Amino acid sequence: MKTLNNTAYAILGILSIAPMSGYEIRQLMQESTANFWVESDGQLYPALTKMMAEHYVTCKTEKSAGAREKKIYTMTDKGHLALKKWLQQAPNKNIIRNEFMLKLFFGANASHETTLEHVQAERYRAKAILWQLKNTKNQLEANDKNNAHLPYWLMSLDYGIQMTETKLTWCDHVTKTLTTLKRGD
Amino acid sequence: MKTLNNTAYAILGILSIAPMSGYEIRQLMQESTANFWVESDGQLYPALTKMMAEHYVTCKTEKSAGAREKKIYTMTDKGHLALKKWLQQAPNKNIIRNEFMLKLFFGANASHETTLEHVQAERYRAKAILWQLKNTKNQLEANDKNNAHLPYWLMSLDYGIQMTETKLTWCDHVTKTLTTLKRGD
DNA sequence: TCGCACATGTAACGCGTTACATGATTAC
DNA sequence: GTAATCATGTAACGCGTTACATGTGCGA
Repeated sequence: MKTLNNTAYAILGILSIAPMSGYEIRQLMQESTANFWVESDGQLYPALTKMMAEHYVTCKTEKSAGAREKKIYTMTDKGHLALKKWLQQAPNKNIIRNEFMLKLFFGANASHETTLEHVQAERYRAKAILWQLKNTKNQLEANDKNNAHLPYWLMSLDYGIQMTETKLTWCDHVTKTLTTLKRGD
Repeated sequence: MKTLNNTAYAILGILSIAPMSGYEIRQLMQESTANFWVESDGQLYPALTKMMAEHYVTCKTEKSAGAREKKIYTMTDKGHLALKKWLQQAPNKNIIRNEFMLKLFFGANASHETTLEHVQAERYRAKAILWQLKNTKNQLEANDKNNAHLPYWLMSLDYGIQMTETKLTWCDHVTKTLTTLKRGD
């Protein structure tokens, strides 16, 4: 197994913000990159072990008062170099598998009601995501004014916001179409 | 290994349009669902074998004049029922892994030029996809007027078109932001 | 005759999730 | 006391791609 896969680069990216533990890496990913990148425990912890063995990160075990032990990982120069090199490479075409879209595409085999329900659920999820993204944007703009990462974080957020708004509009449009189809039966 | 996974459902969905060979299934997926679903050879052919063994599809070997042998798969009633049941279930949350977005998010570790190049490449790809989607839409509206699948295909296409248009707008906006950042150095 | 599109398949490998396993601290 | 959160890890399983393997028919 290769050490430097996308999981490793995602971890290095997070550690470029600040040194932290595996648990904190997961938390931060869930708060920031969740809409385009997540890692599970089963990927994260073994990856950190391997990355330490190959000196992309170092590790210090910390024990604050009244808290259990934590392994704080810090990116090494070797790790930072690897991250930079990866960033320069053109991103691979990402594999998109969207089960919702697949079901919509084959919707002629189901009832209009079924498809409508799926669309409504998608709309509901989109609204929640949009709210969360806008919230994060406000917080960042208030608290991270001098953070070098800020412009990139805002660009990522705007991508999510604009995409989600478009999805909402599309959901409304599709809802109308499906309702018309239903009446036409 | 389970026979009825998402690959199987995607195949059943395609076979709900018409009976066809494995090769034709791949081709049709590349023309229609490519933007939200693809299968590779290594998934497709073994899946078809298993689906036939469990009677979700039947198979007839065909040999047209001046062409090599083809295995034409047809969905059985059992297959159609399985497809319908699957369509009724709420779609699973799909895992989105977007390497481009990940690189943008960590852009502070690279030069503005590098990120700009990635954005320009993304914009270029988006334009190509948009052109292809609009083309397909025109063709469908002209040739498949009486196809029961048409409304669902158009909804899927519109999703792609609107999302891609939003992406283009976002790319232009980000290009401006990155150019400004560059000047600010 | 050479390369491309058609056509079907297998094997190896790595990706990624889920469930399991453990145990501490904190708040109710 | 008990549930939630913090915290780290492993094992089993299925997903999915890539490379390999093979062969036909057609057009330049």
